[in-house]
Amino acid sequence: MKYQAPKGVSEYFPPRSRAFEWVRDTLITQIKRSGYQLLELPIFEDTELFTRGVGASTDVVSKEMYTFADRGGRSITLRPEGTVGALRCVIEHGLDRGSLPAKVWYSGPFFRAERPQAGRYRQFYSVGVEAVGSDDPALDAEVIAIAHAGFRALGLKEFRLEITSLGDSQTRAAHRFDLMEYIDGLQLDGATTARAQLNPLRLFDDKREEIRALMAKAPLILDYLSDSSREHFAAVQGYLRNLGIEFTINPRMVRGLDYYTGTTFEFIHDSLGAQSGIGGGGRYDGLLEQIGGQPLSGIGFGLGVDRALLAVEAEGVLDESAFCPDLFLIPLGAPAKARALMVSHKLREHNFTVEIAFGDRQLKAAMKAADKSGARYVVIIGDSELSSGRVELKEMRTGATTSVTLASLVEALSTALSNQ
RNA sequence: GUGGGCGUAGCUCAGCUGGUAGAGCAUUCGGUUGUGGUCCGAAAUGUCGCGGGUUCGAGCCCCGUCGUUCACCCCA
Repeated sequence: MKYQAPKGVSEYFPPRSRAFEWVRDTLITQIKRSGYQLLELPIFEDTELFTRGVGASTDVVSKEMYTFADRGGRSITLRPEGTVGALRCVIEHGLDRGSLPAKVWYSGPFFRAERPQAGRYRQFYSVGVEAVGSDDPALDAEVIAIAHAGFRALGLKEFRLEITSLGDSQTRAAHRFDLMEYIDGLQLDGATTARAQLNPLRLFDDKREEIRALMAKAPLILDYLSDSSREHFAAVQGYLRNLGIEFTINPRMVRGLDYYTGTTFEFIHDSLGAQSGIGGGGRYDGLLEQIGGQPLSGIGFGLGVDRALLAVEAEGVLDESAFCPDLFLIPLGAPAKARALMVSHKLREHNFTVEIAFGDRQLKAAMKAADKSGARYVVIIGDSELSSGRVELKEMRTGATTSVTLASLVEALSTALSNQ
């Protein structure tokens, strides 16, 4: 095999691509129901946008970006995440100067130069939302509820929601000071110390038991929340309870991007291996200003389409029949083929999904193809059907047939499908 | 970037202590006239990842390399 896809990319092809499409579109449908509007964004941006927005000290920026010089010598980076690009667009086109909050969504590929692993790809797909210009805790609850509704709409049951609050900048500074002091008192190896210096919160996320034990008594940011942050977080929790959305508070939650403040959340699915996060997000108080916008707060999330698909497959909740054609047409002979094309054209105008058997194959082979397509009904058109104007509408599951006229096929199929 | 597993037909894999490749599924055709699913029969498909080495002889042993996968790191 001479060519293959670049290392670690997720690509989708039949039959799995239809499940991928369904997962993505289902998530998007939930988002649109809350009035979020589409942002169709570039997948590359000026490198500086990410270094300033995401934070130069993050792993994502420091070692996982696909960065290159374009022909004009500009430093360009394939987007490793969606929020800063979306906010750049919001700011550039003044959406933050209209009615607030500005609510937008986007979807597409993202790129990180990581070592591939189960559920982790160098090109992966997300759908995300951003709501800019309101610090109402009800907005936090709505954003979380949208993601929750999306996963429920996929039929998922075995996922968890974890939330926490990272507080405001004063909260974070005070906590960081004490946390650093605590960590300084620990015996850590060089690499771990270096990680701690970059972002001390990272140690909360360490998978090694000995580190977990050492961190068990570390100061937690929730204990440092300012009054306003605590009230905000309490309000968010209250709204979520009212909505019947279950969650646990994880005071040790760590996000990989530096811009999060206040409410922060993650959706976790436990049957996906090491990469268990299927979505996450949070509030970002200084980010807009950081990349040249107004001092407005915002909140958003990113949902992993690849991982959501893996979760759907792990739970076995995919309904394959939803993707199958309504009707499979089998023409026998040249005149029948011409007629079949016309019939299929008309049926498709009435929103039916119709396939035709191509290639002059024998009836038996065509029937096998119809069976494999999963079509609910089959119609054979041959010389006798052309002369009589009547066809047998065959239901594949039961084998039952109904005699109908070719002219009334639209109505007959409509009736048959609605009776199921 | 670090570590482990694995690279044999389109897919999943078997292949003994080295003797020039096999199964199941999938594909196509057939089991007499225009009806699928089950069953039966047949056909087609491989530079055994690549390069080197050892050997009379390598899918199997050795070295290298690439790919892939899982985990660490990190995250969707």
